[in-house]
Amino acid sequence: MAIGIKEIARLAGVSTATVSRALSQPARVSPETRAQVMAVVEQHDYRANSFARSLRVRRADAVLALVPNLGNPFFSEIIAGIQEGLAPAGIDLLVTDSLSQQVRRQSPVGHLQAARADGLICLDGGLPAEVLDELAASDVAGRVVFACEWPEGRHFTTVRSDNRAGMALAVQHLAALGHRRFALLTGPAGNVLTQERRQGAVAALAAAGLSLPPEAIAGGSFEIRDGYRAAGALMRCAERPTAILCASDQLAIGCISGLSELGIRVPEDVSVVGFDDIALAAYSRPPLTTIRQDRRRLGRSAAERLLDSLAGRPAAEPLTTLPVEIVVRRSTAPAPGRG
Amino acid sequence: MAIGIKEIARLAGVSTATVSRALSQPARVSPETRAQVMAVVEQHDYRANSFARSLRVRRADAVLALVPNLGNPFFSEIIAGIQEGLAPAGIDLLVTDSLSQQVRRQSPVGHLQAARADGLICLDGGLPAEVLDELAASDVAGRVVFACEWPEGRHFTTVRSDNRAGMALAVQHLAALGHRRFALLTGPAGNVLTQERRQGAVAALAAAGLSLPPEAIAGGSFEIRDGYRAAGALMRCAERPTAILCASDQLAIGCISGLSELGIRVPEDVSVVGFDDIALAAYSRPPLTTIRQDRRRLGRSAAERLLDSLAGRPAAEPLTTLPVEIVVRRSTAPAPGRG
DNA sequence: TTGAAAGCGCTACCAA
DNA sequence: TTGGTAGCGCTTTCAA
Repeated sequence: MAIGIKEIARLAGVSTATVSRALSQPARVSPETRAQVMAVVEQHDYRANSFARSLRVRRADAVLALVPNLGNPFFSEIIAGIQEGLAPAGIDLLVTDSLSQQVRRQSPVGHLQAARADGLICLDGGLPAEVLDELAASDVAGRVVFACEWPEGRHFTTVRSDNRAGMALAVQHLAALGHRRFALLTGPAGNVLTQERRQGAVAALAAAGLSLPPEAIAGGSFEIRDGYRAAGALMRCAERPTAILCASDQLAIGCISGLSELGIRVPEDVSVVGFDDIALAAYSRPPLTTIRQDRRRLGRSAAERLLDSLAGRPAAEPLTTLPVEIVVRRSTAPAPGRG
Repeated sequence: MAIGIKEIARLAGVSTATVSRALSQPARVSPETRAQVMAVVEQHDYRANSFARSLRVRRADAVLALVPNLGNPFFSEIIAGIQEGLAPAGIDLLVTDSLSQQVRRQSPVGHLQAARADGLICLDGGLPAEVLDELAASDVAGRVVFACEWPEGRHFTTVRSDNRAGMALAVQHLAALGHRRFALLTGPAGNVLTQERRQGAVAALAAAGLSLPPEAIAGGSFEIRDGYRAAGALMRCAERPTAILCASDQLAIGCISGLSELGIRVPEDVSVVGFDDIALAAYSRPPLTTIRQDRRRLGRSAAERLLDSLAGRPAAEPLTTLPVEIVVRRSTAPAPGRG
């Protein structure tokens, strides 16, 4: 068992109160006593038991991140950002998977109720209504922020990328290259990002006097595999598209892979634009034109917002929208016949 | 503030001891009392304060995962596996970045000392010697397991993939295709995986009567970028290799990208084999032949080993080596001139 | 089967 | 500036 404060106090010849103060409010202890205490502390490598401390101060100094799927590499950069935002404040990061939580029928609110975490950063916009109701309860709502995704029709503090603007950027780039027949590879049905990005695409298309026929919409997840599968469906359209907007880089890479199996060249025959700018995007063949969203910053902002909120300084505006930019690489080219 | 055990006891008309028992040892409470207590518990959605509990039972019910770089998607699958191994036992997962830890000069042992975590799963084999010494201390060593990477010359419990066998598989596959001139793209200098995989390659090459000239070794990290850069260097070898073994899929994808810039075709001119089998490997152009290591299982095993060890049943053998397999896709082909 | 009460290790109040 | 001490919320012994 590790050494305790009583033993440190005994060895330093002071009271436990003084040891505690020497550690957390050094200014309130005379320099000599402090030195004396610190010597013993360092000698024994003493660290205050965090549970006793948390119990007393009623603070966990930990935050829980609820991730839809921990195994999905898309989230790793966001998690790194969260950690980056938390670390300076000395706050620990707990992570859990909303899939496994649901299997075990545990609410993430349990962690807050058990005082195990001070706050919650939720990367899953698709939580069941019961859970959202719990999260919206007055004593909890101030301790949760959504990042990346968010639940619709609710009013949680949220940090997100400008998904609509991103799609608009993609449409404008493609339209400028002379493309007129567009297709869209969407994410999972019901996902907010799917909706935002679709609406962004439709609006930007309309602004360019273009439209998106229903048969030119495919997808159904953000995964590579679905991009691969959808490629075939899209190419069977009566009016074959020359430009494909994808709701994720994974979809785009899968789609290009599928197109290539069909003997269709990117970007000569068809242009493809991704979304996210994952690390591999620059090195896929061809290097992917995509919409970059700063996932690390997304995580960092979410952490900072949560910390502010926990410290009693909630932001005036519950919604933070981070800018995105288009990164033009080589998966897009002038529309065929307009080279 | 959340409701406490005293209030529940009062409302249920029993003592706090009975509430506690009803919750954690239901068999030791009469059915009527239990029902009575549970009714109040559910009505108020009561959850025992985890700190008070941990303080009393001297157990955190949490484990810390120390990851070299949380933002690296390679680790996400391992983390998912850890979580998967921990969840059935109701153990929480804390994550931290060894980079940021080092910047802040905090030892991960601090979490154990502060009783904040019961154990540590370390994915970083390159920790500084001081930290390793701390981890090797008798009261700590039984609570740490290394996964994926491990520190050399130490005797920690470790779960890893069979890196040497993996490279041997790659060499055998390529040799069978008639390749005689090999190159190797290695990971970071000093990394165990770099060494194991290099040794595996050299040994398997030797067994086939082949060797690896020093100029045919390049790399220096597991990152895509370095694969891309190394492609040029490798192609400048006097004896240009026809087969490139890569220590990671990222290196392989970067390398193929670099080769393609140079007008070198994969697999017609050069065959490339990766290592890991990341999700994108199957969809890169060309689909990557690679060595699959089961990262999720790696994480799960590590979690299970740690849990066993914490429960006082340490495994007899400190080293667990998981099998790997080769996945042949289309980045490898018969050596040129042997079609 | 149940309750009273000690005490886990710490912080913060109050008094000296 | 320092020490004594109550008490954070829970579990667990001991006795009834």
